[in-house]
Amino acid sequence: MFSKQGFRGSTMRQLADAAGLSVGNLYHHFSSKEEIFERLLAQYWQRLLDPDLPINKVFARARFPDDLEELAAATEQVVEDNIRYILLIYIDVIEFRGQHIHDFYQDMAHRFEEVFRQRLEERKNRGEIGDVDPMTAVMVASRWFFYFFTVEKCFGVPMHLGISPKQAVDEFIRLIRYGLLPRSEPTHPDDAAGSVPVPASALEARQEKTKEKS
Amino acid sequence: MFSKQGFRGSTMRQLADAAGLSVGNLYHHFSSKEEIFERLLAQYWQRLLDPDLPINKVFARARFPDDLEELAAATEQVVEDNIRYILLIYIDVIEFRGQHIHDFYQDMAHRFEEVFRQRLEERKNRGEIGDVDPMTAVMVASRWFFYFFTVEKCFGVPMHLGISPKQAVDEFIRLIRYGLLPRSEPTHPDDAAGSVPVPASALEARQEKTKEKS
DNA sequence: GAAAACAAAACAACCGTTCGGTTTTTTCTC
DNA sequence: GAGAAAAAACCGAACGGTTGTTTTGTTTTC
Repeated sequence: MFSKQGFRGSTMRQLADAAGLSVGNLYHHFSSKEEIFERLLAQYWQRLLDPDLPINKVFARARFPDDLEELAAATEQVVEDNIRYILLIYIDVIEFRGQHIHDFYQDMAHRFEEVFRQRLEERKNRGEIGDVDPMTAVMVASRWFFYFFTVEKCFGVPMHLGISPKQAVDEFIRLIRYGLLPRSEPTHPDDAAGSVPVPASALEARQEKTKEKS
Repeated sequence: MFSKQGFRGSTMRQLADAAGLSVGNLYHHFSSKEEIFERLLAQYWQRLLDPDLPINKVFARARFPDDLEELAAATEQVVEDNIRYILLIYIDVIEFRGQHIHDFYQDMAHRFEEVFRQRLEERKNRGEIGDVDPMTAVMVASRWFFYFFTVEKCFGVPMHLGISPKQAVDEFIRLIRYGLLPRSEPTHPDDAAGSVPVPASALEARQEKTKEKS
């Protein structure tokens, strides 16, 4: 109810009705309306920290960036399964000035450190990673997946980049793996297009879509 | 007031007081509370579409991905200058199910198409861009900058990636330009670190920070 | 002198919370 | 294991205050 009407937009009477309780009884279980909200946020936290959650298994394996596809899929599922909880975050930002979520964001960077720092430094030293900071990369990628699916599924704006989620995710993964700049020397201008294992399929698909519209 | 208390959390009496008007007069100028909200969103739209806005000049030049630093700086300024307007977006998501922002998100992809498609295709054909779709890349980069600064400045969670905004932006730019995977063949493990023009400065800075804490 | 701008009171509905009381469940005693 | 006592669960009315909006009227502007 909060996720659909906001905190102040939801009334104790509505909450009581939806729960099949009386208002008086609701106050027997919760000391105030705000406590209900806080308990819901706490529930969400607990869900996110569950070690059995697929996304946490992906993190625990720390195979980044090899398992970016798995990370994307696991993130999509987390967002899908927690649409209403995720919206509480934005309620907190708006109606409580983000006071409830502040700690979580602070913790996030630390937890990424613990899980990924050592492993990624090893890979970097082994020359398996280029001239970028892999710690930033893993946070950027994780957060991007999360935000992308949040806009798609929670904000009610599917296809907000103009392409399918699968296409967007695939292109994003390719982007952060290989980068925008060409890997081979920019040689003969005509040669570049067909010389790569994966041609610009996304580009072509987009062209067709544009043509249909015009 | 909406951006700090939400829509339903702000009352017509508060709005009237803040505006130095009476409630009756406020209803003379606006037919309802929701119309005030809609007008504010419309104001924000208009601001964003102003051709003189630095970010729109960056877009108009369409130099992506050469001008990523300018894009980041211009985006930071847009967010900084529109903190309260941006929060209205999230109010719309929560309290109006995103009905007011839906159209804008739809338009966004189209506008990117118009500005960037031709130019980026040319560059791609000239071999100046690698095996990724530059159209997706420009949208990913733009949206990432915007979201990053929104969390930093609007959600009240500065340094939410554990590093300074400048560091985060620089690393992100390097990431999408060069990609995570090494550009030269993964040769002698010890050789890789020092063989590049820009050493892993961000990585080292982060290490120091971690040491301080422990 | 008409139109726009403004103000204050009034309206009906609703808000979060409390209170007095009843019903159900649990716990303890024998 | 029956029965009393304590605890927890539950209900609906009531309280004081606030809500968005309307009404009625006055003042200012053109």
